Amino acid sequence: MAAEPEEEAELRRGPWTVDEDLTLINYIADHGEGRWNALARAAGLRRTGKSCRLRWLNYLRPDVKRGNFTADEQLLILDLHSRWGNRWSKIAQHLPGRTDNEIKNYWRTRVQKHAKQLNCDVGSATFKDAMRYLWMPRLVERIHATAAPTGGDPTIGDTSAVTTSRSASSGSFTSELCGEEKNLHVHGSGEKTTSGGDWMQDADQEFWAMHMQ
DNA sequence: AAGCCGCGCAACCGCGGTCGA
DNA sequence: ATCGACCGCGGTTGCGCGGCT
Repeated sequence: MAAEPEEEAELRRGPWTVDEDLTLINYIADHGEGRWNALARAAGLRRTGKSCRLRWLNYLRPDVKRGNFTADEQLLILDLHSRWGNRWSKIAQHLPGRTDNEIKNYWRTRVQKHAKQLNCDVGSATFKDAMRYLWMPRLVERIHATAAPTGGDPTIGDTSAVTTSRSASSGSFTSELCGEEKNLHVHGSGEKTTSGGDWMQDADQEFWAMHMQ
């Protein structure tokens, strides 16, 4: 095989540098996004268009929301995934500021982990039923408890402040749970910090495990 | 204190769809 | 109608970090 084209050989891969980030941000600020291959060349980035698009959408975009998922976001993910499966981009459209990649990672790391702990597959009917009839109602309870004025513990689990910055996009959203429509009104704003066991506390794991037997 | 291990996140890869020449 | 380039999506991988032994 002859030597590959010089341009191909010079394409960078791996983690983005601060300079590259700035270059991409500035270029998009001036020219807008889209036409990623042309954009990469015009901006002087030695990256593929794909890489630029991914970096922008998942990390650099100003409206990207960072941090752990709130209770209502978790509930929405569970709900939407039960309807659409691994249609991450479609699910992400309903979570403002969240990217498909982030949701996908969340699902793979948190949800699948817990499924594994319960010795069942996330695709199994058992897991789906348990999620729909046991876990999701519990999440709703928590959200309501959190929303209550004197609602006591404003956290999901012992480590997470259940808040949301859902803001104008939707003060509430509808979720089909257990065959009936429920409107979830979630208040709050600001930071939330969940660490690891956010979507299922130890107590819940016991609760669930009992029902799974 | 050091090494190991698991987790979470960022990025890459492959594939299918779309659109324009 | 066909072909190639590009785009977007879903799956997978690699690496850094923090916790545990």
